[in-house]
Parts: sequence; C-alpha cells; structure tokens
Amino acid sequence: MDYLTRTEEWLLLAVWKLQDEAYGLAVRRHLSDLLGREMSVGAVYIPLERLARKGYLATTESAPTAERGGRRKKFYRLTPKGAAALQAVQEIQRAAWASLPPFRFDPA
Amino acid sequence: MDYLTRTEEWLLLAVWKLQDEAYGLAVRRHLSDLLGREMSVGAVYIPLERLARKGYLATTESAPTAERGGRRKKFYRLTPKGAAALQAVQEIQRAAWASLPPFRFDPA
DNA sequence: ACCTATTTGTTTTATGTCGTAGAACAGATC
DNA sequence: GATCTGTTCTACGACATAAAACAAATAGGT
Repeated sequence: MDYLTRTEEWLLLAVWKLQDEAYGLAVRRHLSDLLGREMSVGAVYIPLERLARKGYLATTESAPTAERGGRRKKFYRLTPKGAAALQAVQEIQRAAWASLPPFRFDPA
Repeated sequence: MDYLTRTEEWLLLAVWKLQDEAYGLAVRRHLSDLLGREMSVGAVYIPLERLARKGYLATTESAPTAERGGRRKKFYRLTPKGAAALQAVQEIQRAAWASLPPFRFDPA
C-alpha cells in the first residue's frame, strides 16, 4: 500500500495518545475500548513490532514495577517519521472524502 | 478487521464519487490520481469484486459503446450497506484522532 | 472490404504482506 | 505454587499487488 494500513494508523494513534504509558496491553485495552470489541493479543503486538522495525515507533524497556505480575514492560513512542506518516495518510483521507455528491441508491 | 480496510474505503469512495461512470479502469484512474501513484490493475479489480460479493457494491453490465476499444463495462454503484460501512469507519476515525496531546519526541 | 495493430477493458495467476486467534512462555506478587 | 500482568511464538486465512492473459471493439492502410 505504501500508505499506513488502518490498523497501523490506529496503533500509532493509540501510542501517541497513551504517551508514557504506551505498552502492548495498554494499547490493546485502549483500542478494544475505542472499537467496542476485544482485539486479540497478536493483533496488537505483531503490528506494533512491525511498526517499530520500520521506524515509526521507538521502544524502551522498563524496569519491572512493584505490582502484582509486574513484569518489565516494553514502551513505545511515536517517532517523527511515524507522525509524518500519520499526517500523510490523513491528507489523503481528507481528499478522498472531499466533494462527494449526495448519496442516492436506485435499485434498478 | 471487521471494519473496512483502507483500500476498501478508498474504492467505495471512488465509486461513490464517479457515480454513473464507476467502472474498473475509471476507478483506477481516479485513485491513481488521488494517491499520486499508479495502482496496478489487480489492486483495483480484485478488491472491487470482493466488495460486490459482500454487498457493499452493486454491479450492472453496460452494452458495448461506440468507441475505440469500446468493450462492455462493468459498472459499480455504492449500496446502502456500503454507505453505512463508510460511515461506521469514519466515526471510528474521528474518535481515534480526537483529543490527542501535542506531539513531542524526546530522543532518549 | 479485409486484415492486423492498437485501444479499452476485465479476468486470472502467483506471491508476499498483513491480520488474527490462541497457546506458550516469562517473571513478578500473594 | 496459584495467579496476575505482560510479551513472544505459531499457524493460518484474508488482503494487496504486479504482471500476464484474455476479450472485444475500432482505426487505417492497402
């Protein structure tokens, strides 16, 4: 596609919004919430890693936290390249939705 | 995904905009134009057929026209179901982009 | 009139990437 | 050790794409 896919866009936006709390499961909760439907674990982690590999996200490992099950988290943050990709796709979106005629459907 | 993919969205919008002239190659030209990059033939026809199969588009065959290479065209038009799917995905988009903090990147 | 090159259009084929569910694994606290 | 939070791995279906094949029409020279 050369442009971000939709899930890629949503993941980048989730990371952006969550700021310092953007790790896998938090992103998953955020998006499940947004979409009104549970996302599978793989549907989040795999694309996140791909986005990191491509330079749209940067990662840092946290130290383990003092919480029940407090395993070390892998935090993501949006890179300038990621922000640029978001902007690019949003501009296309705007253009694609611009100046549509009114919707009519004539069964025929 | 359960939501339209991005190419599906763009294809539906192109069909919508082209109205009575929405056949494969016209859609391809329109989108290549919009995206500023040539789309392959398959990248248009295959998803279009899938969208028709799923009920987002309806099709009608034209009679051959009196033009050079005037082979019969296969016209698509957006169905109410297609319009509803577009609206659904657009609402999620709006929500996803809402209330983002300002973008900052601390290399670190 | 014919014949073949060209044009417009659609279908098919093959392949790589993406999306997804779910199980497995890891490491911490209770 | 049971349980909780978190990440990685595995396997498979769906989607995206390029390019070739196929189809059916006209154009134009002879």
